[in-house]
Amino acid sequence: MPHSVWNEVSSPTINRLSLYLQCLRRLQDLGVRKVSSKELAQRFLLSATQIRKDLAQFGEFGIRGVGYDVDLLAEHLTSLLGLDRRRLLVIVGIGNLGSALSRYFGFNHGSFQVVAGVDVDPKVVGKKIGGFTVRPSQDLPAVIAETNAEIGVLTVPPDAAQENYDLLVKAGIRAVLNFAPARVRPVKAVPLKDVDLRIFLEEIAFALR
Amino acid sequence: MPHSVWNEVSSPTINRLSLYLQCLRRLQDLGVRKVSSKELAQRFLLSATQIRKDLAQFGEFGIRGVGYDVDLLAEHLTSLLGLDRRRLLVIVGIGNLGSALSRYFGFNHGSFQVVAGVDVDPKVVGKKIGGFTVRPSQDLPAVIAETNAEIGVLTVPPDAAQENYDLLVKAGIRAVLNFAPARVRPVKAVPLKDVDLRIFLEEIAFALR
DNA sequence: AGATGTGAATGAGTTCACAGCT
DNA sequence: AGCTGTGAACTCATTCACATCT
Repeated sequence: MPHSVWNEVSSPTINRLSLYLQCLRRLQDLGVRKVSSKELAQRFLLSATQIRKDLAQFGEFGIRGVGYDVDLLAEHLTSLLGLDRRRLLVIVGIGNLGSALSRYFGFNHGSFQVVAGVDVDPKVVGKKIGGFTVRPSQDLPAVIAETNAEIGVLTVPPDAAQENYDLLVKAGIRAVLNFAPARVRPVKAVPLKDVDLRIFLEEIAFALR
Repeated sequence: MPHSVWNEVSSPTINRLSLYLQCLRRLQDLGVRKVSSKELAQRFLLSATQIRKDLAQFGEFGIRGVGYDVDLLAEHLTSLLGLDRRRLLVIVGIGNLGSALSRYFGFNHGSFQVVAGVDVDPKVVGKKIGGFTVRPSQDLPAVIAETNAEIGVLTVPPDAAQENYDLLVKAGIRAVLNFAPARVRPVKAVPLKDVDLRIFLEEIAFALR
């Protein structure tokens, strides 16, 4: 059987894999060593068939009649998601959100580490946040070159989003997570993921309407 | 023609409506008064047919042969999304993320306002953040009763998520936005939206794998 | 017996193509 | 002439049902 890892995997599927991994880690903490798709589903409000279908894209990780080995599956998912090696992040824009994310990220079982932050505001430059000192935006290329950061996190005002994405690309970043509430025109070689927090709030507001 | 507003609207559609509104506001700032679905799409990297399909669920807002009146459509979308009246928020858990969100939200053209925050940690209780003073978690029911907050924002550690959701429900909250990386079993009357920031990071990591 | 892995069926969401209005 | 609004076609995602393996 093929299971060619380049079937192109959809974004909802990847997100669910992350979720499964989260659940498995919870089970590990509880000392559970074996789990069936049904148990997983019931315990964490998931769909058993979907779990199996999602996993099936990448191989056969289970034992028929038994279920999955928790540790083994967690390990598989970790490597599958690319979480088995550390990713370094730069935060661009150290406002409220930027500084909060600097502290919040970096606790994902060691997969992510914020190694740098830049800002245009001279009042912010020089501030120490978590493990780094904020540097001026014009140093961005140097900062990326020095740290080998792979992922840029955009937490700048909307008008500055495109411009800073472009700067990140030019400086050799490999992927960007955009928290600015603005559409950014991406370059195909540098994946861009938009995360507009206001949109989540508005979805909730809609439900109350 | 029906256009019954209770066709049940999908989450991706609602999210796109938010996006359209964001784009229209940008056009308003630029003084643009008329726009076609094609122009909107090109300018903001959207799909023209999808814009029309999405809007069609709620009525006929455009003029054939001409396009849409920017102000009028923005107004329609605002009321459609329920952003024409102010929603009050309580933040549960004033850690890094909680305090950042307290400051970050509340700037959505005045639609949202954070009116309170609670935390279990006595070192945090009493701190002033933006427009409120942090109160102890046990006061949650009183806080909600006093402020009439409708939306609860969960920024507590994963183990505390379910428990705090339940407390919010019992205290009469109408909807919950959950930032804790944990699955919460929702009550059907109180909509729950999960926003796990780590999952976005992991999706990006996957792209680099 | 019991759970996985998977083709087939269903359902949701998007795009096409054009009729209908201004 | 040009753009909206929309049924029909299509693509993508989820669920069902069962053959397959331990």
